[in-house]
Amino acid sequence: LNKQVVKVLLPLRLDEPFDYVAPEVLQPGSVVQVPLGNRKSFGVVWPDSTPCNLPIERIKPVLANYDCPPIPQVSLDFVDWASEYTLAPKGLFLRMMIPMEDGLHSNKAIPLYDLYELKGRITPQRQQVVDYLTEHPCRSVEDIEEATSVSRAVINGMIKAELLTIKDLREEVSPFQMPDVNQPGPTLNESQQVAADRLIQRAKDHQFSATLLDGVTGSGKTEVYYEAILEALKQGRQSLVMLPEIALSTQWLQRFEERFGVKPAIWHSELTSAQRRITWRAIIEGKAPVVVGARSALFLPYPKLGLIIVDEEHDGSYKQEEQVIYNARDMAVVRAQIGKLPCILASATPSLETMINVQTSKYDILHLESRFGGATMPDVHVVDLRRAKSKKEVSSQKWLGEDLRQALAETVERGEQAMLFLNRRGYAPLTLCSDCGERLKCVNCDSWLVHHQNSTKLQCHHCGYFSSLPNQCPGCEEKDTWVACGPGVERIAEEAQSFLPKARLGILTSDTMNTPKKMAEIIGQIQDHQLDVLVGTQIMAKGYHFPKLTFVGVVDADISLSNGDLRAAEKTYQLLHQVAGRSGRGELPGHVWLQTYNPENPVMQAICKGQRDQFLAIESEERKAHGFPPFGRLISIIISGKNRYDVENASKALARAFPHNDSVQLMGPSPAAIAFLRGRTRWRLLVKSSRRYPLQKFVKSWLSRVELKSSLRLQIDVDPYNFM
DNA sequence: AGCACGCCGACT
DNA sequence: GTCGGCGTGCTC
Repeated sequence: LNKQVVKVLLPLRLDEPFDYVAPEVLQPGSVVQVPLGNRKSFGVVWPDSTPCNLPIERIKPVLANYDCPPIPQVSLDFVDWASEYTLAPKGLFLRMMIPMEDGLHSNKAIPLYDLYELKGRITPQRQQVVDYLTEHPCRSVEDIEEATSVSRAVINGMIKAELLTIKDLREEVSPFQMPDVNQPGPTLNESQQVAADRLIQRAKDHQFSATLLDGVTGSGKTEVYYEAILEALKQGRQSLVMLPEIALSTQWLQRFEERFGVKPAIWHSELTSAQRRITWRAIIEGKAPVVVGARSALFLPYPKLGLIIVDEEHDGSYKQEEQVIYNARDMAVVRAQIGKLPCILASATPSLETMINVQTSKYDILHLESRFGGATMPDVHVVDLRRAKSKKEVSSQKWLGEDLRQALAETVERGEQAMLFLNRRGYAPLTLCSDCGERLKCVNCDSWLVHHQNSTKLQCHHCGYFSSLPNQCPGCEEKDTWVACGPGVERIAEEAQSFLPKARLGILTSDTMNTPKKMAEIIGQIQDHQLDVLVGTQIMAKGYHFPKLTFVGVVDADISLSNGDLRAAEKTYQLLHQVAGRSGRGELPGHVWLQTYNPENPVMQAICKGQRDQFLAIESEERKAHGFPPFGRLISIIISGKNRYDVENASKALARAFPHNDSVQLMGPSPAAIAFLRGRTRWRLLVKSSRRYPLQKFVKSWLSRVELKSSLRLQIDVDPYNFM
């Protein structure tokens, strides 16, 4: 009877751990292998005292204990907290903490090869390997690959042909080295030094704190938080730097390496399984001193985390919208609270949430005043498209007004680089039949198909659907009647090329930069000045530094203002500020041209006068008046299914079951903003309460009272950010 | 997540 | 007749 029933949380859509029997007492956090159906899974021994009410014969045994340090208690607490807050199952958070299919077993032994027999044809490549191994016996494939100019295929071929043989095995060692903490950094200016000193103190404290590091692009935020990282390292603790996915660029990493002399551990969704295994292992063993990652890096099991930095904290990509819906920026603050450590939020355009937390003294604030290295902020010119002159210019299939065109041409002539920004992929947002007005719609979604690659392909921007443009209109059966309406980046590039025939143009969107390789290639081209004019979307707005880029033209500054989102103004401000910040980052002054039909809108005013705080104050009053976040709380519930009647009925049934409560307001049900997506009908209910009300608890108990058809899916989004 | 089970259409 | 598509439910 020395057998023990333990609770094991599995990386599945499950909120409760399963029961298993173990031959001995297992510490909470132990990573174990357990049987699951007819296969095996890993799981984590969970601290849970609920008695086991399963018949004993159904309880299976724990199979093995992985050779891996236990998941730290703070991480277990973090999963529990995150699951309760987001109403997503604990098991899914566990999967983010241990995101591996296999590779949990102890470190892989790396085979070391040596010459075995010289036979067959010794090609020049093979000779290189032979020469290398004669000089340096007993090397890994990776070593050989690095030291010779020979590819992996040659080495593998030699192993297969038994020219090489395994001589020995080497333990895999953590590739992440400790930086030299005494390496002197750049000289900081006064406001940077003040901020750095404060952050260093925070890193010494071993207590929770949240600090907003507020400074414009180029004010040296990175250099300042590097100082805090160094202090955490001196304390023997790990640092986590979170960046928006897109900002995890070679540029950022180069800068890090220049300052610290070593590479940080990197975590993002596109790591290979081997990179993932090595990095994960280094992290849980405390051998990765600095981890730089996208939002998913937050849930990794850091045993001695001492600092979290959320760079570009306002960035929308911190909000994960799939499977588990959470905001990594908010969760980072909670992780810091649970782990009793400082969290630094950095931004030039802080979110309203963060600013309100500063105003109510929940967060500390540090300002970085002047621009680093002497570069000045760009001038902003607002082009009023309502003015008769401009209006005429931008009508009839042209979107670049005279002022903007002229300034653009002058920039290119001076040998500087320019960027045209338009947040619309493709050639034209709308394509219709000039005879009958027919538009082409996606078969899976409630959205129009967008023309791509200069009129040869139609693409749905919500699902992956694409087709070619039929030469006959399916409505009136006329031929060659399609007309493109409005501009996309491809069309703007066409227009720019028409009056700048010699300029070298590049289109920079997620279509043309869809792999890290292509991305690096294009970034390189810009840096080497092989491109004069960049026409791009959002993807170009972030994180890059191009010294010769002095001109930014915003083709349509109004796009995101009008999409009915409660954060439309805030997001527009942040986006425009960021785009504007791409210009004039080197020695040369920058110029920004904003084309708008709303020049008097607070967003445009704030951008051109640099009045961020005034804008936030107006925005804050607006939200407060409506009880919207951050002054109230929202939870969005989306019901989706293939049968539209089932979806509609279920939404109404949920609304009928809504418990009357003075503190909570129900909005909806109504068809969601995208009422049909990937073949599923979608309805939405929105629940609103005051800031302090425990809304998750309320929603949980409400939903538990309604039996839903299992073919329907329920998506609960706590603190929704997008309203699609 | 996987995997089994079960229900429908279309094929040797 | 069965092969196999996917939608649904279960895993201690």
